[in-house]
Amino acid sequence: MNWQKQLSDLGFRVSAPRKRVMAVLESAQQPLTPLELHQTLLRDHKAIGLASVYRTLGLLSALGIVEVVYRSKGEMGYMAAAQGHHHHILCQECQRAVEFSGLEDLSELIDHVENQTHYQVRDHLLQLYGLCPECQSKHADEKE
Amino acid sequence: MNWQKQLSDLGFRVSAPRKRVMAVLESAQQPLTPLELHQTLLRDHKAIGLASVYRTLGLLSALGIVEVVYRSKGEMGYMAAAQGHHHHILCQECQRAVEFSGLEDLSELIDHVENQTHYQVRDHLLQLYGLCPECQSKHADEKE
DNA sequence: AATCTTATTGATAATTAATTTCAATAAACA
DNA sequence: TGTTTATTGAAATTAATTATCAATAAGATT
Ligand SMILES: [Mn+2]
Ligand SMILES: [Mn+2]
Ligand SMILES: [Zn+2]
Ligand SMILES: [Zn+2]
Repeated sequence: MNWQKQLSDLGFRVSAPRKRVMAVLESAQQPLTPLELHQTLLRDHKAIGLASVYRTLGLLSALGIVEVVYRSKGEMGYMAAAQGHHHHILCQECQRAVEFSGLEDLSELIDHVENQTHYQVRDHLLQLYGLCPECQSKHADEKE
Repeated sequence: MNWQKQLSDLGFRVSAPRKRVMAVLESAQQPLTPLELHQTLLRDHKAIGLASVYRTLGLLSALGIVEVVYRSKGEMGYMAAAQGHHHHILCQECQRAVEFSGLEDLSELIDHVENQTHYQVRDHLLQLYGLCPECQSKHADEKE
């Protein structure tokens, strides 16, 4: 189900500002902060009110249509949410982020931690950081 | 090596405000925001300037003496850093957090993701969320 | 297609969080 | 005990987020 149908089925309107926010997120290669998203729309002559950027991100992330990704120094960025259980890996050099799938990913670890701590695990936050293929090449070049 | 020696070896001073910040973090059961930490010091008649709270957390986290933990709704809290490679599990009810050790924790997953995405993994962020033993009991009580 | 209803928007104000500035203070050391 | 200077506290500044409210437009109803 696409996000527009999802919105309207829940009684929310598919407004022009919401379309613009989703258009940016769907073509972005990296998580964007609300301010960056707003700047992008300005630059593309698709400006909307800054308050609407915050409102839209708030609504769409509450519905799971967009999701929060923590960037290297702790800033929260937003990305269009991919399908199914997944996590993100971010490039520390160019900030480009891609998803990787993860269903059975942590089950052993979780069992171990539940026994060790006696906490009951209900959710998790997992992100990987490193270098994307392109930035690996650049690093190799510099060392020649 | 304790944090005071670590600081002075690097030429930083072991000041009263820094001692107060560490005293709070070392006795806290949960990650605290800068504002919460400042409030705590106020309540205990150990007040220091708010700017000093920010400055101290900035310095000590840059040195690895304190560390950032993401709380449930995305706020960043600070905790005294434990020794060695570890992660945290947080209670979604009472916010209490404990460490669990993790050295070999993600090696398989990381191999898999490196092959799948061609990213080179250099770091990771992992936190678990759930219910601490005490809050599990309370939940069980309510359902009787 | 015109009209109605009301969710949503944009502009601005208000709030909250974080950083900067700088004279006064107090750690560390001789 | 005196000297040096990193650090502090208070206030000002900047940045980020939220609230307010009249104007607008999305979607439903004729
Ligand atoms: Mn997972
Ligand atoms: Mn680990
Ligand atoms: Zn890259
Ligand atoms: Zn608990």
